[in-house]
Amino acid sequence: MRVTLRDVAEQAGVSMMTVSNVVNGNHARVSQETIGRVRRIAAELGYIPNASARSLAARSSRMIGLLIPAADSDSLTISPHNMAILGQIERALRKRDYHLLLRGIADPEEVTAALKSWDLDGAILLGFHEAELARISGPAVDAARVLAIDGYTQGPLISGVRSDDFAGARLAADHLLELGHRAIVFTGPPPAPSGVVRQRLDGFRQAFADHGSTWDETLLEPVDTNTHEHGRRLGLRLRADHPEVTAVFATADILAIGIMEGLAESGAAVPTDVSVVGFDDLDLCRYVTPKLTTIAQDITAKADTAVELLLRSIESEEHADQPVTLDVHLVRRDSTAPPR
Amino acid sequence: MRVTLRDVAEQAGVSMMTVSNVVNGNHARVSQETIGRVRRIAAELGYIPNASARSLAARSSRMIGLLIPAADSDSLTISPHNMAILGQIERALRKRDYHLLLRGIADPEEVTAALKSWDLDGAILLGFHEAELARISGPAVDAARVLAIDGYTQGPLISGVRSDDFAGARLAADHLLELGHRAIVFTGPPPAPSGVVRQRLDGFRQAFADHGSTWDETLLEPVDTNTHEHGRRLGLRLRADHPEVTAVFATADILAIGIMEGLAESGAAVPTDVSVVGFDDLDLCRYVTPKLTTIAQDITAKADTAVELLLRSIESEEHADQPVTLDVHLVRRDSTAPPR
DNA sequence: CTGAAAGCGCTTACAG
DNA sequence: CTGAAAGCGCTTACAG
Repeated sequence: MRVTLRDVAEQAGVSMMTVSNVVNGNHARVSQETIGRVRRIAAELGYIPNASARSLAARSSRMIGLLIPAADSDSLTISPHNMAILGQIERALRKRDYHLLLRGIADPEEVTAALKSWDLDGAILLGFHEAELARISGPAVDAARVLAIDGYTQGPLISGVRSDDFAGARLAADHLLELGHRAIVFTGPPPAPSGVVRQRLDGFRQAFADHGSTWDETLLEPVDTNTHEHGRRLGLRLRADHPEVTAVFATADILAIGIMEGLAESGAAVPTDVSVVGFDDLDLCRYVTPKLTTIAQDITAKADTAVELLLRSIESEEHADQPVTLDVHLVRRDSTAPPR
Repeated sequence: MRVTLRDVAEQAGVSMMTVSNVVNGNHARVSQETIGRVRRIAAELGYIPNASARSLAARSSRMIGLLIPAADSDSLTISPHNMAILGQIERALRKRDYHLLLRGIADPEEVTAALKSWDLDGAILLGFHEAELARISGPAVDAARVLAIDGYTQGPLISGVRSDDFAGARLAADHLLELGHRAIVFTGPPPAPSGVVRQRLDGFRQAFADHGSTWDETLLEPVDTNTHEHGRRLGLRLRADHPEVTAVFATADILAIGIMEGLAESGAAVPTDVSVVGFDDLDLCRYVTPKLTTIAQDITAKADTAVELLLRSIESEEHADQPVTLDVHLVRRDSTAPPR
């Protein structure tokens, strides 16, 4: 049947504890000869440690939860950008011999439940809005074990990893201003008092200040969510609502691509009539026509840094409460040009 | 600290077993009054069952592994199509109160290790090639607990869920033949003796037979993998290598979209000079120009069926060894037209 | 309808 | 360098 620690111990003629030490690499306490013998016998018997028993006894599972919003306990909503991060996180955890529990979260309470129920060593929050993060970082959540990606929530409860959203939007606006644009729409989800969109809006305004001008606040066009369809609808009505506008900055590539489609449907040419800049640098940017100018985020760094910070916090018991901000850069493609 | 079954039992003045029965819904064995009292106290105390202890004692974890190929233990490779399935699988499992362990697999042996180590109730294999599946379905894997998506491997070891690949390719070819095309390239990963690509190639040929003609086998253009870049390279050389060709069927949308880009770069117009048909019906198909004609797979059904089959097999202990094949349909968009 | 006891497969102090 | 014992928090026969 199942091969247990006891079986290996009996075969090797040592105690279970010694086998445990060998298996877990606590070699300081075991002689070389014993290590070799135990290892050989464990391999012969096909011994595979039982993670449940380990978790129970050690009160630690070597498992990390990747928690993702799931509206009304129904469907997981993962953007292409977050999908890419997910893949990288799995890889980073696997490299370090951790396992990943993927779980959709409908209610903030489920975060605590997931942590406790599975003895999770920690959790990464991916894709939550600022307001949700604020609700999650309540007293029940152990800060040292929970990390939010793209979070700006204040307070000591959750450390975070995010791209330099302020600088990214500033780069985008600067690029358009340099090309000669002045009437530029900013579009994305409604900016909260803090959070990703707020940062980008602030960086966007800063670029105007850098150029000695001021952004016309009436050119803020909030959308419900960053989807292709919302972008398309905005693109369709853009020239009617804002005849003076010559450029658009969208907080997500998928939104920008929808806008390009809406503009095309309404008879406007990109970039001749309207320039468009996105954010993320999805592969998709190179598949559409014209290819989308955008702000590139370093997905690999985001995932790796998140995992590294979290595991360091877990393994050293010291909480790195300094959030990490990653560099971004402008990728110039074919969706931007001087206004005519 | 942690609230355990024992705490609830003491507070309620009943045995641990009774609490266990209440918590697990074995109500046949407990009086209504006791159920109510235990439930109330459990809620008051904030009792959350420990999954590790449960797994250990019950030898079942209510956890399912989602296993995905990870080349050389380095990076997870998930196609957009499989990403969408992943999200749906998580949702389906969560609805049924199962948890999901996401794990990249570099070596077939890791499948067994994952199952044993975490007492997984079962596993779903997503994104593996036929050859890999054959290696995985060795004697060590308990068939009733492992299900392969898009698998055609013979034998009783793994049951599967897939789209009707034969019919899909036949629909694609039929569509092109109806339009008047005769010289049609088939491209995708090299067809194995069995598997998804083989099915599609056979269906593709069948359409020609249906039309009383025969496909020119020299128009098979294998690519290493279904990527945009491989498609682009094929598109670039297509008209030079096959001047007579007026249409292409690709086994994946992403490949088809790359082909369209390569064709455009080489100066050919789609669909005027060359028609292109893809497979999958990714959202992406509607974002590119021209919009891609393709064969639509039902992603939700694929994920839901996979979960349902697997859980039925687990919970009833009866192995549904009849693989399930899901319907597909043609989605006509702008990348196909009659040859000129 | 309810309970006492054994046990799932590990790790953790404590001793030597 | 090695071991015996207790315990992690649950479930599973077995009894009554």
